[in-house]
Amino acid sequence: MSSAANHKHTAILDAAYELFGSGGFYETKMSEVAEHAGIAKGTVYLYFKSKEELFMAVTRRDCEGFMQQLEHKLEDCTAPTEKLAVIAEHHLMYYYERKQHTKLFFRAPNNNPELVAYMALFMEEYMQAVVKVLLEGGASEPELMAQSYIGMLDRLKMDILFQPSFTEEDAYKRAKFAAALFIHGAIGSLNAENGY
Amino acid sequence: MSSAANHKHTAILDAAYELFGSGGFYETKMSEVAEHAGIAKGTVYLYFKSKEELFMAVTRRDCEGFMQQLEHKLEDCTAPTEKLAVIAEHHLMYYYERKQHTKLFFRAPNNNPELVAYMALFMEEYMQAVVKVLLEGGASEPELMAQSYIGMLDRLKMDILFQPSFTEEDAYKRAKFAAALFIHGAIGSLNAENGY
Amino acid sequence: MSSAANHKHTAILDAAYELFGSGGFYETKMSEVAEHAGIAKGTVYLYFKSKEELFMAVTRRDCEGFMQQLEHKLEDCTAPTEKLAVIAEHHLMYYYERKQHTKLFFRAPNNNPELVAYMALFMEEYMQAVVKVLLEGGASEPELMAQSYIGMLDRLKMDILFQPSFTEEDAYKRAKFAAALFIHGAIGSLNAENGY
Amino acid sequence: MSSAANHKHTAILDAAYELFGSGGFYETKMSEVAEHAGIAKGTVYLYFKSKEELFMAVTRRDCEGFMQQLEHKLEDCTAPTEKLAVIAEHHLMYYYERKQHTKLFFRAPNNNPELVAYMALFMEEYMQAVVKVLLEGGASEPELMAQSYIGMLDRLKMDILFQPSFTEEDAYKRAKFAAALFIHGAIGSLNAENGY
DNA sequence: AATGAATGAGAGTTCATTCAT
DNA sequence: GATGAATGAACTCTCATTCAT
Repeated sequence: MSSAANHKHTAILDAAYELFGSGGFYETKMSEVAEHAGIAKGTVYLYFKSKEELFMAVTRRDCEGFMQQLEHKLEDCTAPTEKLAVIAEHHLMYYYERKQHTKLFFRAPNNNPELVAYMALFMEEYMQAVVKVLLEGGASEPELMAQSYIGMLDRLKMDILFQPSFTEEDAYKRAKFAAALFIHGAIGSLNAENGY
Repeated sequence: MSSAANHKHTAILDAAYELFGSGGFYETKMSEVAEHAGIAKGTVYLYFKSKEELFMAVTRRDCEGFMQQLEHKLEDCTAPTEKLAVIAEHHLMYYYERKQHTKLFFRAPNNNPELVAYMALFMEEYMQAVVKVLLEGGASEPELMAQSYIGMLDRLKMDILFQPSFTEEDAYKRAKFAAALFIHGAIGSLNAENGY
Repeated sequence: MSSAANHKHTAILDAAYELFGSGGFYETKMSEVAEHAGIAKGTVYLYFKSKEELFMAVTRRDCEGFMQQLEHKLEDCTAPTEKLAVIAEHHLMYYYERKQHTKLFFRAPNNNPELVAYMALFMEEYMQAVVKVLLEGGASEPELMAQSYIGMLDRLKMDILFQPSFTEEDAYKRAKFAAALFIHGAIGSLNAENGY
Repeated sequence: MSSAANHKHTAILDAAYELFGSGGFYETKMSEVAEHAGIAKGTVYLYFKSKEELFMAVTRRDCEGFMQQLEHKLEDCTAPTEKLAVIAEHHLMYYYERKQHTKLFFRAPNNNPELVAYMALFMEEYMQAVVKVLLEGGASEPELMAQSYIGMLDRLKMDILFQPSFTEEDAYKRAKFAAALFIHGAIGSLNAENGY
């Protein structure tokens, strides 16, 4: 792929990421994507053979970026607890930085087996990265624990979507909170006298 | 509303729940809903003024059912830990029993402020129910803790979607796992010698 | 089918016959068909599920009309020679009367197996009708003879397409000519002294 | 035109003949023609200014080849009956040898006056070649007779298209059959006692 | 109240043609 | 001369919604 073609490929992915992310699959028109990318409608089809394939490509690039950045950050630390903190911060901050694009995962085309398969693969990969950290800590049931941790983080990130006032500060705070809660449990902050 | 009208209203909601749930908003046709409900296409519009409003009604009924059943179950127990266990079990089992309808929350119409507002309301309400339990236990930061717990449960339920082999047994197991993890934290099951 | 629906069905077929006939399959737009039929674009699809199916229906109706009229005319005569004359006249006049629609057979959608199969069926049926007449006359190789006769007629009709000045008179004359030529052969009118 | 250019011109015509012949005008893409010819899409337009003109050129070359071969074959014989036999054999064999390309004449672009005019011209030329033979035999109405003969041959060739099992043998047999039928008429093989 | 035939805006996609390189 | 990336007009078909019956 020539440099110009590569540039256009990227421009389309960027435009599609922007629009699919903020409007979802169904409410984004290919003509809008083209317009956003500064090219003609037909040109999009030179790079992606259908709307679904474009969505797949956008999703794949986003997920891969998420994983790569995470793995890179994990290389820099050693203690499992530290790693868990890094995971939490990465999860929260990644979405905080992309808060305009929260519909990418939400409003995907249904009934597209390839996409469903890819999403399952991504979830598995993410989970395994967490599992690996937990195994270093000697956890039993590491998969369920990993799922739980990811779930916590995912929910704590939700308010980014719903609260316009959500700040970067909030994101950091929640990341720390999640790591602490996950490690020590609610009992750490619950009043033991109340029956725990 | 007469009994006959009420019956039709319900039939439409049931059909729409079935179809929106399994196919998502965009891939469900109003004509299919009508057919499923055993009535004519135009009749749907006598009860719901648009596809979006129908979706809203379906969502609302489902969320209300979820909350009502939860509150009813919570009435029967007293200890906060027990209540947390009930919440976990309710969350997992509710979705297990409705595993054919997992797309209801996933593939909703975008850019519908009313729906977004309602979903936020539901999340708030669910969260407050958990908060109330946590406050009984004297938790600090009960809202973040509630969100975290719900997030754990939500992720642990995901495999219902992706693993056809997921059993009722699995659902129960995960509910117990989540409650324990939430209360005692990962440290309970992590090898303390590994640096925790 | 209600009378109104039946009327619309016919109106669409008529419009499609007109347009496919004069412009061919590819150069006829569904929107034009709708406009010609005095209805909305979407309505066409309530009666025919695709452009190809509409074309099939038009073709089928035309071919069936051709065959039915032919069989009806053949009932009225007994001698094989008379029947051959009737066939010739029917062939020429049928197309003369529909001279605006000559592209129906010519410019059909390619690669549509169903249409190809139907056309083969029609040709077979037409041929068999001629074969039947020839067998009454005791012909050997009746199928090749039938094909030949039909071919003669079909070519003699061509000028209807290309000569704007072609008259009804011409059509009758050619029908008679064809029948005579087919029965007696060229030798009847060729100068025997020239080597025949 | 340089030799290289001439070669490319021919390569395009060959590719177009192949594709128009097997797929028809509308279902053949210029990009396919280019690919088949082993050149770039844009290059086709250096040699033919539009798809229609390319189709015209293909048609013209095919028709001219048909006529030239025919005239050449006719030079070798003297008796009109022999010439008629040669014509029949040429017609059948020409299409038999090109049976993959039967859609060239069938699925031409509509509403192209130039093409329509050319086809009329070709038919006229072919007819006149037959007329010439018939006049040597002293025929009256030689034009209608020529048309009839050509029509017979054209129809007898049709099965090449529809019967995959059609053999070269069949083609020869039909050629002989057509010549005999044309000269002696059906009466030669019909049972005279049946009323002829 | 109930129907379902009719509507028509609007979507995704194709492909002949152009033109800067 | 040769290329092939880019264009954008034009197509078929869908489906939420309406309204005369």
